Order: sequence, then structure tokens, then C-alpha cells
Amino acid sequence: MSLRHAMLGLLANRPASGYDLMKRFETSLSSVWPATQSQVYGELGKLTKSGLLEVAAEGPRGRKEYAITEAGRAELHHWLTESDPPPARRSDALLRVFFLNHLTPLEATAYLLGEADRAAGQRGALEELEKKIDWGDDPLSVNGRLTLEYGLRFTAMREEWARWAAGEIGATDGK
Amino acid sequence: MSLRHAMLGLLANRPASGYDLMKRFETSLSSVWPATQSQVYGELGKLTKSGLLEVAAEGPRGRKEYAITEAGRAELHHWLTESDPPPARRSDALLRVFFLNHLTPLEATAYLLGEADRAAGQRGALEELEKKIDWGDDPLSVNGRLTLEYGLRFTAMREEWARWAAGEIGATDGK
DNA sequence: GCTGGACCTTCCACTAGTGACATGTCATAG
DNA sequence: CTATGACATGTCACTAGTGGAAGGTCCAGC
Repeated sequence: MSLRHAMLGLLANRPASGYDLMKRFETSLSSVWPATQSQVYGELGKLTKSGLLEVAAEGPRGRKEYAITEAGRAELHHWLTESDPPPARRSDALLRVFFLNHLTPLEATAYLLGEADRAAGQRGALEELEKKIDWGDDPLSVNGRLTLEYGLRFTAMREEWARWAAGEIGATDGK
Repeated sequence: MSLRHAMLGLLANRPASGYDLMKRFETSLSSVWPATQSQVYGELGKLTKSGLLEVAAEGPRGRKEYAITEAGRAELHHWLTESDPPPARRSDALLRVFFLNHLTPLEATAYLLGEADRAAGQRGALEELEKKIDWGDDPLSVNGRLTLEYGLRFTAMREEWARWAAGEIGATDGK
């Protein structure tokens, strides 16, 4: 149910239309919490009905600008401070590792080295991103830096692990 | 759609009933790919209908023992070797970091240190597990060791990152 | 003037996943 | 003999997420 909170968080910065929100989901949030149009517009309706959002203004082209209400802010704050994030589950990549014994050592090694490459590729993309963005001294962007750093560390860890794991399989093979 | 592959992978080791599979999902796979009963039994039916599984035997209490077919093995192999795992997305924990600016520095720091503690706790649990399990020299358990090591590295990385991030916020605060 | 692209919303059919309930069988300990 | 707990399956109502179709408005440039 975090979609609602993502939307509340976005709208807590400034009011926006569904269209605006979609763009934010596609850019900054896409890697952490993707959402489709149908979901966003649907949730916008639900959140308004339950009083966490309100239609602050109507613009051209039927544009409706949504703003967070006091109740919405309270809910956001509650989510951020009183509830523990559920541990991330479901990793397709890791699931495959469980079944590597159904492959030959050669195939298994190929998979793991492929994983290492994918992780390295993602890391490269993040480094590009880091160079391109001029953070300036916008205090709001601290969060962006934190998440970017997380991505950097995470991809590095995955690459190292995958290379190590590939080595392990080779070693077992040799026994 | 990885549930089907998880089930194929499990059944590639040895035939099992839905009940057996559930136990495996609850124990070894719970952290990587959780599944509910309704999902497992439903998928069992679908996989049988599409010829990837077959009912190998019927036992007492209406027990049906499912076995993987040749087509099933082929599908499993294809999944493991020809398709890239979709990058893991959706981290509730990371989503919150995006919105830390809606909290006071004190609250934000508390959140990050809480994350560090949660990661450390998970790491502790994994270390316990590692000690308790006697891997013996079962070559099948290599995969188990690999995933466990992943968990160890992942939780360590998360703890370090969270502590670092908490420090960053403190530092920004001091400016 | 008209066309293409950005803007903007709504709706629908679908799959995946959750949680709970209903139902029944078999083995064994007391 | 009976109660309990492990074994075993099936079904239903629900929420979350995916993917795409459809329809309409405003603006800028040719």
C-alpha cells in the first residue's frame, strides 16, 4: 500500500496534477516505486474521497490540481515515523541462484558473471547520473544523494558477490 | 511470473505434493519468493494443464504428487539461461528516504538508525542460521551457501549505508 | 489554417498476490 | 474410542499492479 504514501510524499512538496505525478514517477521514483497511469489516477480518486487530498484548483484541459490536506500530512508523517518498512522480498535474480544446481557449472558461472555485469552496468549508469546532476545546495536534494549512494553501494555489493559466487562454483567444481 | 519457475525448480529436485511445496516456500524460499497456498495450488493446476507438470501418483488423503515433465525441465532451463532477471524494484524502505525532508533532522536520523538496526538484526539472524546448519558436503547446498552469503553482504551493506546516511543528515544539519 | 506534440483524464480487461474459510483424512497418544 | 494435530486440497473475495485503448484540449510553428 505504499503507492498512496509515495503520492502523499510527492504532493507534500507541492500540488500537482495526475499528469505531473506520472512524470515524477517515471523519472525520480521509477527505480524505487514504479506506478502506472491507471494506478495513479485511481489512487488520486480514493485519496480525495478519504480526505487525504483535495482538488485545489482546476485548470485548462480538465486539469485537476491535487493538494495534500492536513489529514494527508498527518498520514504521511505517521507512515514515516510510526511504521516499519516491510523487508524487501522477492528477488527473481536470487531465486535463480537457488536453482543453479540444475545447470552445468559452466552455465551457472555464466549466469553469475552475467549478474556481475548487469550490476556493473547499473552502477555505471548511476555514476553517469551523479556526474550529470548539479545538486547545487538545494537542501531538499539531500535525499536524492542518499538514495543515489545506496544504489552505488548496492550495485557494487552485487557485483562483488556475483564474482565471488562464480569463483565458489568453480572451486566446488574442481574438488 | 516467477512463481511458476520457483515451483518448477523445486519439483526438478524431486516430486512433491502441494502441501510439500508450501512447506518449502515457507522455509527456504520465504525470503526470496513468498507464496500463499491459494497461489501454489492454483499454479499447480495451470502448470499441469499446460503440460509442464504431471500428476505422478495419488496418495492417501487425496494427496497428488506432482512431477516435472520434460517440457517443464526445458522451460526451467530456458528461464535460467536465456532470460535476464528483471531488476528488483520497489523498496518501501528506500521510498521513505525520498521523503525524509518532510521530517525534522532528528526524526530522519531516528529512521535511518532504525534501518541500521533492522539490517543488523537480520544479519544476526542469518549468522545464527549459518551456525545452526550443518551443510555437510551435500553438493546441492552450494546454492544455499551462496544465497546466505548474499544476505550477509546485503544486510551489512544496508547497515553501513544507513549509519553513513544518518551521519550525512547530521552534517547537513550542522551547516 | 492546420497539424503535431505536449497536456490531461477516464475506463477496462487482465494477471499476481493476500488472507481467510471450508472440508475432509489419517495416525497416534491417552 | 476419541481427541488432537499433521496432512491435504479447494475456493472465494479482495487488493495491487500491468497494459493499453479511447477521447479530448491547448499551443506553437509552418
